[in-house]
Amino acid sequence: MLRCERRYAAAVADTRVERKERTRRAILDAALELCEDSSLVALSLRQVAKQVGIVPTGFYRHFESIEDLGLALVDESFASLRAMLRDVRHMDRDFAGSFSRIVDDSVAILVTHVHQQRAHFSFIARERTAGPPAVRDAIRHEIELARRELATDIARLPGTDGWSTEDLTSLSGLIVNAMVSTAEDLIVNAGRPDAEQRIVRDAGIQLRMVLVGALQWRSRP
Amino acid sequence: MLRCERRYAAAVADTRVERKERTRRAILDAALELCEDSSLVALSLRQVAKQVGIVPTGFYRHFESIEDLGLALVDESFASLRAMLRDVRHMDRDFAGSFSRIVDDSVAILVTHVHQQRAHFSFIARERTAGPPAVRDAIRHEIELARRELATDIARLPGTDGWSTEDLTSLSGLIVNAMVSTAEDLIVNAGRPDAEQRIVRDAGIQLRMVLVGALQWRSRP
DNA sequence: AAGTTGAGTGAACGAATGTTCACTAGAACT
DNA sequence: AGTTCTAGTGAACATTCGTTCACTCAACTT
Repeated sequence: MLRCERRYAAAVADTRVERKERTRRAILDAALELCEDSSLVALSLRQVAKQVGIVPTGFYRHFESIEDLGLALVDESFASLRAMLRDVRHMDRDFAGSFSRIVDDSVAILVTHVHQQRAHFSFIARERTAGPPAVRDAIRHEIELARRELATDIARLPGTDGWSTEDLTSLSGLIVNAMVSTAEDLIVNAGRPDAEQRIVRDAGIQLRMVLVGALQWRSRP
Repeated sequence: MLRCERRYAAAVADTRVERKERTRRAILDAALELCEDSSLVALSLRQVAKQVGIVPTGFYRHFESIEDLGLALVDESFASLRAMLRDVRHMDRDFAGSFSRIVDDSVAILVTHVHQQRAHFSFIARERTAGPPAVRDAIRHEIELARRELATDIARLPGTDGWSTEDLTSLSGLIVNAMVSTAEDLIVNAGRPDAEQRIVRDAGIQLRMVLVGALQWRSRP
């Protein structure tokens, strides 16, 4: 029965590499879905295989362990996150006028991306603290990169001339924290428009407050 | 062999309720330690029993499931967190003078408590996103309580007269986020004094920046 | 002193786990 | 057309898992 389904899939994508890529994707998607209500460390190779519709041993043709699969999911998830940051950055250039407008638009972009790639953002938030050690480290490293990137973005803005690098990374840490926390809230309250409205307003206030503090900031030695 | 150790323990604490409480504690400690490098959802009843030195079935005399144990650990961990908040609150009353002093002392208290109760703070940070659903919900609820409590504290401070409740909870959310994130950083980099110094400085800057923003803040309708 | 209670025991179970190995069948290459 | 390669198969393995049940024996109650 399952075999039949696969035969059909093969008919759609003839070439061998295409078929392999197809089941690889299916494994990644299955893992992403299955670990959503627990964690990677509680995910079994056999569960994934069953969900995909292959025999357990077939898993090894694509990944050598669950941890290996996890690292692939980290790459994928941070591709989504970087896509979001890119959107925010491009938006900033367009309306460099009103601060309030920038904040609202940034939050809106966050909401959109979290909705579109909920599984990826949920994966990052969860495995950042609970994943296998190698996965945790990979995620922490990626977040650190994003934070530094944001810091250099901020350094280019007017009014941050006298700032120390410490101040810059602290501010970007503050913003990244607020964003991560907002994303977590959005995920937990997915499908509840009233809660979402509250979260969005909250995120906007937080971001504005931080920016007000930053505009008044003067570095101390 | 293990039996001998237990006999000795029994000699120290004679009464039956004392003995029960003693192994209950041992179970809680063992669980706290074992799930530190994975998660509650990946923790097995038998691992815990082995670590404690009892037979697997003995577990059921104290908890009816791992999830039940998890809820007990939530209570315990948030007792530690509330103890910390109490310290911070009492400190504030003593030196109501310098803002910088308040910030530095608050961060110092955070560092002390995270060191003393590392396992508890680590547990909260980890299971908040990765634990069994019931545990996740319990933790989110407790954090929400702490956030509201902080909001009423802030409302009593001078300069927040015209603030809306939304502004108050947003600000306390900002502070709680910064504290949670700082605690996570401290835990990950435990035993590395150089990293710790950086984290403490960072947390101080973030808190000061947020407070500068808050002092300049005026509520909008 | 006799009887009750309950924390911990130990065997047993059915199910699920990761990993091995030899295999099949069909796409890809010569 | 014949050969190679490889994604997926299926049986088998040794562990580990949660849970059951009847049990012991020492601390309690009476």
